[in-house]
Amino acid sequence: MNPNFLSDLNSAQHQAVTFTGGNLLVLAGAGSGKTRVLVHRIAWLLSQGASPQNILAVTFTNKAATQMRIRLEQMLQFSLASMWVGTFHGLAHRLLRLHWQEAGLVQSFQILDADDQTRLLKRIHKALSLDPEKWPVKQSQAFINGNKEKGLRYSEAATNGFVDPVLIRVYQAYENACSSSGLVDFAELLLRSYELWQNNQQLREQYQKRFGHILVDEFQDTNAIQYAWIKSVSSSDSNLTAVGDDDQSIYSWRGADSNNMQRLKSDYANVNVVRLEQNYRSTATILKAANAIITNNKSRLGKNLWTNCGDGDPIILYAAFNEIDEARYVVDKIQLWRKQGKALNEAAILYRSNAQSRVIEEQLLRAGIPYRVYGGMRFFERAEIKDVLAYLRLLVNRNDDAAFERVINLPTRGLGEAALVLLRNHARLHNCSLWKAGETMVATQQLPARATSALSGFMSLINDGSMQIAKLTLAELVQFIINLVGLHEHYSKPQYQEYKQSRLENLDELINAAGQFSTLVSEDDRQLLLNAFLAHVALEAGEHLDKDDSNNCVQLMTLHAAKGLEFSLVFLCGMEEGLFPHIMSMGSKEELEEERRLCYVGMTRAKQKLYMSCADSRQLHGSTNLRQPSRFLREIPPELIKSDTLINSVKPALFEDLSQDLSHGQDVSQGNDFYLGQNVSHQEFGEGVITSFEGHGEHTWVRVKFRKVGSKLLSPEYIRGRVI
DNA sequence: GACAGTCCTGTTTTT
DNA sequence: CAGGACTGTC
Repeated sequence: MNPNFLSDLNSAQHQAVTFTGGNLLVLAGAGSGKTRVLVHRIAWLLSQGASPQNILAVTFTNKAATQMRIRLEQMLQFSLASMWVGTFHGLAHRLLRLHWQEAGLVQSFQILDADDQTRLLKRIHKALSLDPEKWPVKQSQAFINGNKEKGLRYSEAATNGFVDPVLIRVYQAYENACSSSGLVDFAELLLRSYELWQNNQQLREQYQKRFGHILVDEFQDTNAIQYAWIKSVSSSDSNLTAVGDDDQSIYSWRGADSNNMQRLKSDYANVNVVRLEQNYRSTATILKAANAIITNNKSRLGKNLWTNCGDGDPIILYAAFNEIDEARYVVDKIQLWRKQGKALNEAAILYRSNAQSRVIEEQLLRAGIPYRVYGGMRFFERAEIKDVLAYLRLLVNRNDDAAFERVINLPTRGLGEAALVLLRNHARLHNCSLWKAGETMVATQQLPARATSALSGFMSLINDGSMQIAKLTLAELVQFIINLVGLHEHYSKPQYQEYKQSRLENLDELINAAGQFSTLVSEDDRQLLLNAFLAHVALEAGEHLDKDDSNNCVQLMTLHAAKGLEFSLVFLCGMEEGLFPHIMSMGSKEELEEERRLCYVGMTRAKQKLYMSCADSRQLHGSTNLRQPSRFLREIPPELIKSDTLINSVKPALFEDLSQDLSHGQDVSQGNDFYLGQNVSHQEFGEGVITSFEGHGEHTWVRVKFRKVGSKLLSPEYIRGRVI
């Protein structure tokens, strides 16, 4: 290692990296070199004699964990294999695989992802005959996950305040189903491994002793169970380093509690605090604007981010006429950026919700600009992929009812709802899995003749497959299953024609992924390798397709997904009331403050140029509606903003506060672009004002309220704009 | 039992 | 607009 690796740190960073007094809380503002401090600190600890296996480094996302690994590998010469670096969920899973017996699990336990969980709960609701109107599955799901995140089992869930007994019953039934199927959901990974430590003093002490240095990234995002998990592996001799920024806490809807940062001070002895307040990322203008916004939040620890960078360009605001116009504007600016010879992957388009990406994608496609969308439907969440994975899960564990239900009739083999009802009843009666129920019912001929033969065919298919595990490589096994089951034929059926191509490609990609995975994991036991692969795909649902990461693509993602990243050029789209802040998060002060933090996170991703845009009207859920610009826009000091828009006459109040400073850009209403509230004239009907747009694209109609003849719906070609 | 067609409703962020 | 629930036909 370069002995001078500390020389490029500022004094606060240096202090954090080389701290020796026990526990440390690093308050690290956006762009203040947080990851750098963590990585350097680990390197420094190793240089001071700590062994890699003494270190536990926890991050929140897979992306951050990978990043940390890569940076460490660059700095150090030796292997990191014995160092525990990963996400909370990944590490908890690792622990449970090592101690499955003590944790009361079966060795072949599998991870239940959110989608599997929904399906399972749906079945449970049905079994309990719950009226879906009165008892939505989503509610149960939130209830169960919320309680697990607080560390509460169903027996404890009722203890604080009134809880409807129905929810407790669902929770209980769900727990039973999971444990009899050998399934563990995301929250369960943490809760179960926490309980493992709590109930097993010897094991706990073993790990406490091992992990002399515990480092936690994004500490503001920890929830109760994650906090307890960390606490339980900490001893009085451990050294905890927690890094976080309360202004970037954006996951409270998932149980995260940034108060955990303060809680440290009372739960741990002698917590030293280091503040990183120098920002190395953004221009002063961007930073000032972001600071101005976040200052409106009441509940914050408070800090003062500053920078040495120059002012840079003003933030550019564009009020589009609709979402298509907004997308076109963004694409125009990206083309300009490209013409200047700048890298496309330094440009990011950020939005509040995934649904917003489609319109932008269309415009990028039309302009021939390569792009990459993060999030949305991920690779391992695709139906055809999950189908194959369900087969693999059954090979590993016949009692996996969730997998069983998924593929019992895929491709259709005459085992529909009626047969399943019989199986489920038998399974419930005898308290066994669907597979076992099937075995019994086939043997004792308790099913109609047709179903019996279909079911025994299905079961021998699975049995045949599982004999191959030891013989084939992982990739060969996946291929084998696809062939055995006849998935190519299945997806080639006429009703799937539309997606056939991409589905078959995805199946090939899965074979590919399986092959790659085997080369990455050193596991000789094929059974364990398959287990590891299944866990891998559940925990990292698809960012693995990063093979073209070096590609020069524009990056599209939600604001949440952008946390921790930085780009030279950033677009924040859909800055509208109801969209951002989101309508579902406008109900309380707390939610609104979280939206504001999200805005802060988004803005501070930008290094040089920041564009923010909103639309006058937007098509949402099938209908077009009028929008108001986001309150966040008004919280930015006007002198930091330049408008690229002709001021909209119908909504002068929008930019009231900014108006003196808005430079009147070029008229964007030239050509066919009209805007709401525009004064127009018509040969026959006279003068009027545009009140709405209907339809979209080439088929946009304009509703005009005429002074004399009232409201009319017209094709835009018959009206003329009059610039006032 | 399978499947196609119709009606209806609910809209966020993710390990 | 899309996905899910429900209905009717083969």
